[in-house]
Amino acid sequence: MSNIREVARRSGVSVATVSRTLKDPQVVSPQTRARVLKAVDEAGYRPNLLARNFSSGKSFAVMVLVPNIANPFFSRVIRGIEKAAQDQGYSVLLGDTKGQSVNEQFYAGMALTNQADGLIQLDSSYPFADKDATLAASVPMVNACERIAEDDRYPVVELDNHGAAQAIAQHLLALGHRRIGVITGPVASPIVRDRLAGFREALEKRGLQLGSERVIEGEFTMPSGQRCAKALLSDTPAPTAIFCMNDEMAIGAIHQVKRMGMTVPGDVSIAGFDNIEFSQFTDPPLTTIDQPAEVLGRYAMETLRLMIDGKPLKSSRTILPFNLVLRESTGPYQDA
Amino acid sequence: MSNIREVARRSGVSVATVSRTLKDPQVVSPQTRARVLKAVDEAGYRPNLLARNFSSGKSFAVMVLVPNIANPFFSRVIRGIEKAAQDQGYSVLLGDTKGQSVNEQFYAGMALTNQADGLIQLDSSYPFADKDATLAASVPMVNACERIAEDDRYPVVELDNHGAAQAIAQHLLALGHRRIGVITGPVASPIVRDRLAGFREALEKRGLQLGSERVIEGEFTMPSGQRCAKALLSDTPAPTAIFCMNDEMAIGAIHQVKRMGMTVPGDVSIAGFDNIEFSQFTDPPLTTIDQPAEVLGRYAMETLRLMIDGKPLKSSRTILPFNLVLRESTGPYQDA
DNA sequence: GTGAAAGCGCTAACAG
DNA sequence: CTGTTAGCGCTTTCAC
Repeated sequence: MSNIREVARRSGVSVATVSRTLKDPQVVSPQTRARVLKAVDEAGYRPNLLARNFSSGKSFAVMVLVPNIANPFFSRVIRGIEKAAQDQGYSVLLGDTKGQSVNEQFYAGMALTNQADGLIQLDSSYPFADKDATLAASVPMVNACERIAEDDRYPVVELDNHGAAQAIAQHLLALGHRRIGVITGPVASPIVRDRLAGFREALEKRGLQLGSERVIEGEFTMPSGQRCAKALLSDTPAPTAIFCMNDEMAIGAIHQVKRMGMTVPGDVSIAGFDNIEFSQFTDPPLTTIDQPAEVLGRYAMETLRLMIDGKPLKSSRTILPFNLVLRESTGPYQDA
Repeated sequence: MSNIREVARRSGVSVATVSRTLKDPQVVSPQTRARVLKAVDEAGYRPNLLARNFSSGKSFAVMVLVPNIANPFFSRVIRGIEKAAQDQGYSVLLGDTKGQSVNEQFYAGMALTNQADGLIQLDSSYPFADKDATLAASVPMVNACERIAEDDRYPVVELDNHGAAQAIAQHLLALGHRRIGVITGPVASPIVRDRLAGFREALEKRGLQLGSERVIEGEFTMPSGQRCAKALLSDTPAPTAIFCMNDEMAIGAIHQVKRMGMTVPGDVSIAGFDNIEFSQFTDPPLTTIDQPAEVLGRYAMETLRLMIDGKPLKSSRTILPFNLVLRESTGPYQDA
């Protein structure tokens, strides 16, 4: 592995000049520049970025804490983060936490040992260990797609969850549905509460109550969607529409409806959230909320970059618009 | 940010002793150890791993090149990689290449600047730029789930693709199917060719030919599966079974069969490959090949680690067994 | 068992 | 425009 000294030797200049040639070429004379670049080429020299980063005190890496990398929605967010990171000369460290705080603490801790310059948290928990809290206070972090519960110290990039849930509710109401069930995500999550509030509000505007027997907590997984749908549909009278707070649960719910010998949307309308690619290929295709996932990721990364560089943020809360995607899993209320 | 000197000062020892206490505690006296650890605690000291890594000349990070992070099969592989990496004190840098060589070269290049100690390539292309080839020769790399075409310099961790495709063929043959179509992945991929060869071989053992009009090249995506199924089913006589080389394409194919007013498996049997979680929730649930994705990832990381440490490999080729998962998307041949 | 000191490869004052 | 030099924080001989 050749180093900067070797290049300096080969081109007969000092290491400082080599360094300058590489990072600020126009400050050295054309002749020197040519000579250095030639030597770089001949030596097969690549700067050791480990050394450069160490020298600058920064890793130029960000850690992304993702609760479940197998969730295609998060994949898209990560794509957005990665693209933005690449544009800014940063690399992306992946921390798949599976929602467990032991993993969060492990990965978040990497920012305390200078392995990452900042964190993007895609879950709703404070990722550091309590004992690290004071040290962690100086670590740049942004929350994306979620909000850390009861903690407004960190900037947030999120969807208009409240409005999106309202839109779903209005859509189902317009179709004539009155008995509507909801499969939420973990209620510890602020965005789950946002969505529930928006949904409830829309119903109440029409004079309808969302009874607690119609709200059931899932885990954002297909099996949990199936299980929750089963529970909701066992009630009498059963709901004629179910809003699921992500597409995976909606897929599980559709599966369950069919298993019970009913049809979607004939007997039960199902709506999802996220617009993952699979939602176009379910049978029937899923009515859902499209989230601008890549954009969420990009904004998160750009915001984090500002924090890392100590620049002021325009806003500590960025709320992106949703898009209601109407497909065939929702249909008019049918008199039983 | 406190450093090792600060801890040395606080505990009245030299920096060398602090360093030793942290990485090899039993070599310092108990009293000193206690004093140092106390000072570490009081100073809120965390070793700067950027410095440690620089000093040791290693990044303790591996770069994972993944063609499509939105593919849930790769998510599972990455999970396996990450878990193994964590166990070994390594971190995982993510490089979502989208199958484009410009991205591969960018991310692979990070190993040339000491930002990663090694590479795991999940695609079938040689990821370095041609001009970097000589430098790259010394970069540890392992191929997982795929093989770099015409390049046996790198160890491979893969499935028994040949056998798996044979098993699918035998299953379809046993159900009475004789006109069978295949939707492949990109034919540049060696594993696609392995699967095709295995499939063809199984047919030929029964005296059947796999005509080229029954083989069509997809892109491992749902839309391509749909498109290819449409093409295959427009032929007369149409195939009564289709083997898709991944689950996404199978999902697209099922979608298309239904669109054409036919049923699965009544009119057409569909089989997939990978056993992604969604394949349990399709309608009907998908017959497919289960790949031990996490294990593939773990082995890849463990193999890479051996290479990084300059240790000998037991084998340059690890082939893992598949598992045929029978569900309801395949059924007996029905006379038309 | 502990300390002094060199050095990892690069950057960035500071001189010239 | 270019060279000298002092670090960045840690590890690691080498002495004692």
